[in-house]
Amino acid sequence: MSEEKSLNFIEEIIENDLNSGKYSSIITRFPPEPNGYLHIGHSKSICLNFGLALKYGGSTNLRFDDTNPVTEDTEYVESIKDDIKWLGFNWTNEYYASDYFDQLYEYAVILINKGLAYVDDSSSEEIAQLKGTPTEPGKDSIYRSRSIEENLQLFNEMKEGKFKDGEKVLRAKIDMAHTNMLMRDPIIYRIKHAHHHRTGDKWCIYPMYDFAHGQSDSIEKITHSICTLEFIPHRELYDWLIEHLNIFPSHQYEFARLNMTYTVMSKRKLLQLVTEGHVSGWDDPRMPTISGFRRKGYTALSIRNFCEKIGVAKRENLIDLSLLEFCLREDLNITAKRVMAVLDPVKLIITNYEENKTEYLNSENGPDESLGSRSIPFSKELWIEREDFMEVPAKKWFRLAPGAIVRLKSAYIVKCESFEKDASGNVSCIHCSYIPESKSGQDSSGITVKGTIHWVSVAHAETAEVRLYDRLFKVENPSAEEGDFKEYINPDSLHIIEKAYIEPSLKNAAMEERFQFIRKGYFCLDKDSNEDKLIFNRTVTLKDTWTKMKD
RNA sequence: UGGGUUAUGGUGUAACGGUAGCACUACAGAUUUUGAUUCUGUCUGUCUAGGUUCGAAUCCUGGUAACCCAACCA
Repeated sequence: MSEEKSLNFIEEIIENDLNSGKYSSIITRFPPEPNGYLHIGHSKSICLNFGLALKYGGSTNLRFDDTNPVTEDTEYVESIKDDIKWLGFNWTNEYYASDYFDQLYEYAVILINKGLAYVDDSSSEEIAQLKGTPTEPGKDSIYRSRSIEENLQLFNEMKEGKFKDGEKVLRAKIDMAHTNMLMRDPIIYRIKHAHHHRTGDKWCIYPMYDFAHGQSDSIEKITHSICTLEFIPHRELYDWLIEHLNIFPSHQYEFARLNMTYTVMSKRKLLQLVTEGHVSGWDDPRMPTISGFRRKGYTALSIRNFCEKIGVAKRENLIDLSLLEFCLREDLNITAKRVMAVLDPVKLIITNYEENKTEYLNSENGPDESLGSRSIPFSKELWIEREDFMEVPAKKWFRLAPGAIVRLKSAYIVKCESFEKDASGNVSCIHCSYIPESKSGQDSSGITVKGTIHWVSVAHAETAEVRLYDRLFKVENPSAEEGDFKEYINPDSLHIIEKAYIEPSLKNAAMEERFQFIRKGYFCLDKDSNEDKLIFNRTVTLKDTWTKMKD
């Protein structure tokens, strides 16, 4: 018997609804507002909504919640669709709240006719004033008692553009003393003489979120409308509107949004990072956006697995970035092609190796045989990593040092005979002798070494720019710190290596390929690359127990 | 000082009155032509005080803490 995976609370609700016959199938929706790029937090919602429909044989709509024309744009619509597809999900229908503007207007008229909505001429300050506070009840507006006829006429005039922005609003007539602030006669329509990215200039009044979302769910017959915790207080209004409009009863359920260490997740903050130039754009590889992770080299599978592992519950959480990185490495480890690249080079000369000779050595592309193998040029002069040589070796040092032996990956065992330093005291060249019988794959030397290092032949090396990324913030939870979150930006989150030496096979790297630069981490080509210049992003480092040991 | 939501190892998440489990992290060891991977093991937990019960993370009562709600944002 396989172990039964426990259900999260939403799955339990759905199974109950299905078993009780309340629904025969489910419909979910993913409802982004097109006013920014999707981030890793959205991927939790996407995986949940699409995943549920997949699991229970239902369908999922993509619905853009585009009720505020001043913040929204088609650029965002396109990026959102692109990111969802990249994540691996397909929506059943593509809808827009703006598709329902006519219907929503009719709903508002119904409410007015029932005496459940009125036009208020108060300013926003006055409305706020009369709203009261969480501990004090609000007071009725003097416009609250307008007749149905007058409300009908005024609302129509609002639609006709007779008034300026802010002059009037339409409010639901509920209860100004309600303990839930959202039920104190919420505004449901406001005037905005603004161009909408889809409806153009057809409308100058736009429904508020609360008057659009639930009804849109209802129109689409969404069975389970899943959103984040901060919408809990809205549920009462959501249900109130559905009840008084007497429309299909969609139900709202709330789960805790994803928070992750060393980053921020609010669109407002992410927008700030972009507009103030702290990052190069929404898809900067340091951003927690889906496009940022994607550009950095993350795989869709790793993000989906991550969303699966973090679970769904109602309590506030702060997930360790290391769990995401674990999911990433788990995937990349089996799919990434192993190659060699030297990021911080120092020259190694094999004193007893023939001048001008080139040997082509076979090297496996990865631990899994299906990845195949390739041949790599080897010659007398090689680039190796500067950090792989220590003039005075540390305790338990496995790598190169005066007199020490080490294997050159897929090649020979070498012994360090001497080294040179330049005028400023830096090691400039290392002289080694090699052991011809130790050739990789046909080693008859009988020598065992503790360390294996990577290398690139000087004469055959190609060059590339390599971009190394570190966490964007210095602290685990920048939003919870004192003062402005931007004070906690990590000043060293980007390190550019102008000229790294890479093995020649990398010259043919493709955009979608993933590589492991042996011992250095996982890398992929950046979109800034061109034929003359290769640029690699470090997706994530390898786990490194050695540097930890030293501390 | 109102209403709502939530409290399980360092971090997440299970256990639905009957052995507190799983994953990540951390640490230790084995293997390794990547100090990676893989494998083995270890550490750490039911917010608190009472109560009900043969038995409580779970039920009851009282505290405490965190988060959300007073945009013509979503």
